[in-house]
Amino acid sequence: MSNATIYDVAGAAGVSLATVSRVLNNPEKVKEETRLRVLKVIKELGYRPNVIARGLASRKTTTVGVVISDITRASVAEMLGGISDIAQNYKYSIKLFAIREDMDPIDTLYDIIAEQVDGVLYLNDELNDRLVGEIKKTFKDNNIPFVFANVVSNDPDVPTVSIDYEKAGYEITKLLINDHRESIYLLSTARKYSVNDEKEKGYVRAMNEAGLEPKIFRTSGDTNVNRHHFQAFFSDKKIDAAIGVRDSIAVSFMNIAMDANHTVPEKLAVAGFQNTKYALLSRPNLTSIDVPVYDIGAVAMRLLTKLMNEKDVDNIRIILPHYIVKRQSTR
Amino acid sequence: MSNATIYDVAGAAGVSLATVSRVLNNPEKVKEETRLRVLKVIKELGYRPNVIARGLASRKTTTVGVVISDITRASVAEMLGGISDIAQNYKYSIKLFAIREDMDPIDTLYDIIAEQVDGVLYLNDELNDRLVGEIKKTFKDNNIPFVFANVVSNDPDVPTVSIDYEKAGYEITKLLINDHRESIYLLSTARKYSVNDEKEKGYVRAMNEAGLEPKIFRTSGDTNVNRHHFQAFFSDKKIDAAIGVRDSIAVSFMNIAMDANHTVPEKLAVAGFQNTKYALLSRPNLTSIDVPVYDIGAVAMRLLTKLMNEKDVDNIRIILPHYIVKRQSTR
DNA sequence: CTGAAAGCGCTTACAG
DNA sequence: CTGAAAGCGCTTACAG
Repeated sequence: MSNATIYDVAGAAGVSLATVSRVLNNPEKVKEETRLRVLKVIKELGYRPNVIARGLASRKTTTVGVVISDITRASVAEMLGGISDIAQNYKYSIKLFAIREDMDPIDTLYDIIAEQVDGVLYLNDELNDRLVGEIKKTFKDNNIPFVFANVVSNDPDVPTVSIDYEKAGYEITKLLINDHRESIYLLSTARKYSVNDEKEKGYVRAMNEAGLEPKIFRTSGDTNVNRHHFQAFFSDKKIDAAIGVRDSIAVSFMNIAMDANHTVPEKLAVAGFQNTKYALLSRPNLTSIDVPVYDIGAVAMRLLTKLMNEKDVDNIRIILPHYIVKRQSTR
Repeated sequence: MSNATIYDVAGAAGVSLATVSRVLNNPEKVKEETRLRVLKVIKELGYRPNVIARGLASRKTTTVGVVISDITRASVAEMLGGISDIAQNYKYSIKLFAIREDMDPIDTLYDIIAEQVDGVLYLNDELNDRLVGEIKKTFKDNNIPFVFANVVSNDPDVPTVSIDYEKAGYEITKLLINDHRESIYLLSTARKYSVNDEKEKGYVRAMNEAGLEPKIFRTSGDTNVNRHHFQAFFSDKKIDAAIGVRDSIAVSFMNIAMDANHTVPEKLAVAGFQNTKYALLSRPNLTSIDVPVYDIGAVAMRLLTKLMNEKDVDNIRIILPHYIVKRQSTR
């Protein structure tokens, strides 16, 4: 029942295999009577076309490659949820390619291309302009449609789906400034990449506008390492507000601050980015920028299907709306 | 450069395509001189075999299907990390199949089989015995190797990688009993499935042993719904300890308890399962059962590669060790 | 050690 | 509307 081939169906239905193929792919070209007969046999035999053979013959695999770095991050997983839901709607399968730090990102691309995917979704938000450029070139050279999800790029030729991180950084900083905070730190990552660069730009713009001195503190994404950094931090500085470029950074900072007897939000206001469950479960709840990660994934996948089907797409650079979720960690 | 085929390589190297194929798949059968020449051409042309064509000809796709339900759950994502790392070591690709509530799980299996994967990793831990049985039958009928990850089954014929959840449930309950807690609730899920059944069994065993009355409270996995349930809960009951079958349940319970002026751990001890970041970031930190999810994924993938290569596997039911991480939410 | 040929299970012009 | 045939890019017995 599972290993029925198109020949078996053709034989049982008394037609040629070409007709069976048409019933599946171009049903309007087959007389209804024939079509129904074939369909009946397909059902009886439990026939499902071998997608590998189909892929070879049609040069379309209805598979998209999804490139991720750290799947462990909640935002990545949720984006995958959006991608997966839309992919299912459009009958695409998903092949997952996890890129590790020790791998050459361009070399990996060639492996993905060898897998004959119809398109690629690139999720790594820790990219800089140079890498985005190289990746774009590789895809273009190989004529593979691609979309970057949650990546910021200035290249008008690169399909991206994202939010306006600069604006988000500006707004969250502004919220704290309006609450008369003056020594506002931005807790960013040690490693530099476009998305965080944008947040930083927005932060700096708001601070400058208010005549305040921007202070960016770079730390690791690792919760344990953070603890160490932040403790040193408190012995040094005056501070009445902090913005973490990720919720997890903000929450671990907030926890350590409270251990050091800073009251939140009275003496110290804290805010984060992404509005993950961390923000909801922390005490006090964390004010955060809601990034619609599920939607970014879903919209990116939808954009990719358009590009794969060569519909002319009017806008390949989509900015989704974000908003601030105000909670107890700020006033 | 990307669209070089095996014919191009054969032509440029002055050999037949069979030889090129051998260089790639059975290099020991090719004279060194020839092999080096072919390898050089492959490199020059940037040739990468079309995996689809290879899959059709060899009837091996070196792809495994990974079936998941809710990828959003941290444990699922981390398991995928382990799977992905090992898959890369063994040169397997991963196709992701997300099963939604509204889909027939068995019907989906046929779709996966049509994708010609060499094996399947089944991650949904919310399975009961009946479903596990049906899934097993379908795979066996179609001669597809499979492994269940983080699933509990009594069937000695079903390859599983998991921890001993019954024992874990017993141990965490025992920890609270030894702290002289008497009214210990287990906060479980409304929906019943094997993994949580095991936790419940262990909990009940420990309670009975101590002559205490087991009290199981069933709630939704949804954080918002939980709040509502738990609040009603407090107006009703006396309680001095609670165990959440997931950290997220335990943490949201703990937060709501503290809002209702229960002091943790003095008046109320709380513990969870999975030892996720929730446990680390909550205030107070949550005592939890550490489930080695990354390892479960990695070991499951390794077991699957053995089954796919038909090595005789001595043990297809692997139990990984777990341990209790004691933190501030208990004494 | 190497090549010619068949075949994997489909799709898709091309005829009719 | 339907069928015969070529072809997708490989692998793998089979000869030699």
